[in-house]
Amino acid sequence: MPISASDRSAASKRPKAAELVAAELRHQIVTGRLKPGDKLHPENALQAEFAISRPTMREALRILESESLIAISRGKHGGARVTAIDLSSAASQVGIYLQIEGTTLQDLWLARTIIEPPAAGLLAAQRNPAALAMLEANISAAREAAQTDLIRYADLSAEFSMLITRHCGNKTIHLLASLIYDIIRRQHEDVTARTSTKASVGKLREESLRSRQMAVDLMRSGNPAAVESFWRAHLEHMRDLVLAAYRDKGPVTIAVLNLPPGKLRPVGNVKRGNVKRTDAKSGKVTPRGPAVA
Amino acid sequence: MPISASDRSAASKRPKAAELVAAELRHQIVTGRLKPGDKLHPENALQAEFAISRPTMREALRILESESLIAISRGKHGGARVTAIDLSSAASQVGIYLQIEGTTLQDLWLARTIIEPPAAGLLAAQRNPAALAMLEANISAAREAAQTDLIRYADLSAEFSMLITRHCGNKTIHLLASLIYDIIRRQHEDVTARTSTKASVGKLREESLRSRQMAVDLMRSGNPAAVESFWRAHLEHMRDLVLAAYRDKGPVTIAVLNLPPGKLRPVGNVKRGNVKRTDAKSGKVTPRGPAVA
DNA sequence: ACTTTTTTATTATATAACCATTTAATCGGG
DNA sequence: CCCGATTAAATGGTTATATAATAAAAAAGT
Repeated sequence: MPISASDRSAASKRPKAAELVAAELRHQIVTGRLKPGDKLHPENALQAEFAISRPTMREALRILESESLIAISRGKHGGARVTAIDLSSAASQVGIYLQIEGTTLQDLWLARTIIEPPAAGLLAAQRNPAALAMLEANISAAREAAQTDLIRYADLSAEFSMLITRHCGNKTIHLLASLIYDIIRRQHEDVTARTSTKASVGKLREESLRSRQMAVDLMRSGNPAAVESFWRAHLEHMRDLVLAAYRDKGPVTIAVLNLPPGKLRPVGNVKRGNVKRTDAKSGKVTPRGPAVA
Repeated sequence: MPISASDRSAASKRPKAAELVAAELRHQIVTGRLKPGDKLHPENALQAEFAISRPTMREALRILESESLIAISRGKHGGARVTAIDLSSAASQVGIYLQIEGTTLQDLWLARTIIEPPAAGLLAAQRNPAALAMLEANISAAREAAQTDLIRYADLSAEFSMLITRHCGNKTIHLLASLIYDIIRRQHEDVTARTSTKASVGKLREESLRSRQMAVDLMRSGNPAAVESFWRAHLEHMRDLVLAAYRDKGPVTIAVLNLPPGKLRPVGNVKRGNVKRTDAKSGKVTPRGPAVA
């Protein structure tokens, strides 16, 4: 059950020029031949190097831009720059998949309670003093923010979990946890933007902070199994509380995609009026198939 | 520590037309307004609907195509069709990230041994007869293929793990496991394509098949904790064996990206030192920045 | 009548030439 | 010394035209 549909079969599909160019540049980026911050040649030069035309070159750049491998700016010394590595594109892709599959918030939280405790156990096993210090610092900052800046408190709470996975010693686990957490966070923002924030969660914050401190203490005492089970219990508790807030609405399917703000199709924006098709003689719109817009 | 670089700050970046159009179509796809198999209007019609020009429309289609949300074919009844949902794009993005981070095969396997056992435990907890039957059928087929078609045996072995996560009841876990497994598989193909296959792994296959049967038996007896720890031990054992084969080469950093075959740049590309621009009147060379090809 | 070949309409692929917009460096003048 | 207009260099976007591929329809051959 391979992931990709067109895996080994369906060869001989002539790859498109833009895809080829994008693949070549992508290869240079991931192999380190081009590093973050490096500036690519201007479009003119690139088209000459690859011997393709400008629209094709621009298609290739659009692809890489949509993967957030490059960022393009205009102006005199503008152009395409290789961006620092960034998970947003992967997170979007994963979110799209989960959304189409009708995944629920419950499902995401269950996955989190499966992944994060072993990471905490790994972290406890290594007893990295630097990592523990960062966790302590995070708790202190969060304790302070809990009474002044609740947005900052939420960010710090999120960062606490990310600190655990980041320093657990396994990059893959950290990546997967980040993907899950990013989607949970987006969903949470999306929901809280439309509903009034519930009060009387002050106790909850205190309880959560105590649990975090307890987890760090356990880590310092160096008992990975205890840390793992304690953190699992904590996460399951938090999960139940969070999901209870959504209970009345039933299973919440995630929705990660929000349309960019820029208004699309203010149609008659440019003077050229109704875009006349160059080849078709009828001005009709070809109403075949499901409507697309 | 949010995932995306440009998270809340850096607003007011004028989005490009192609991105907007792509976002609109993407939204229609993920919200089910356009379903897999649906045909989009031809380019002509789409540009008219969005009131943009052909190159811009094509940039938008390229973006969606690179996300494998649509597939474009030529010919009389060609055009863009919405594709069945597919994880290959997400897996590529994740692979790119891990590759840039210098992730090792060891790292991937450790993550697998963390995620898969809890999934086996979940599966045992529900005692879904249909799922158990599929696992049994897979074992039978693999036992047969082990003596006739080793490639098929490998595929079936991979599918066994995917069956576990697919039916464990959690879509997110299945997704994450699929991502890991896809990257491991690609890396394995990449390596085995260049090294001679080691013999005397017949015993290994037998042992692995016995373990799978044992796992299914445990699932049927309905002891999630036992299933989880048994499967963890099995995976750790297999992991050590697989990694031992790579031992001599030290930590293996993954490399997921292989260039598409189509020959690119059959022109005098290599003299990239002096790239002459097509429109600028000066024959100057733009020596700035790191070379790009 | 049925199969094979040819034609044709439709569609995407790609190129060329053009203008508009944005941005930073440069050059004057107060 | 600073500030503003100018200019150069880059991307953003459009129109127009030509080419290649492909499926369906038409024609031809048995």
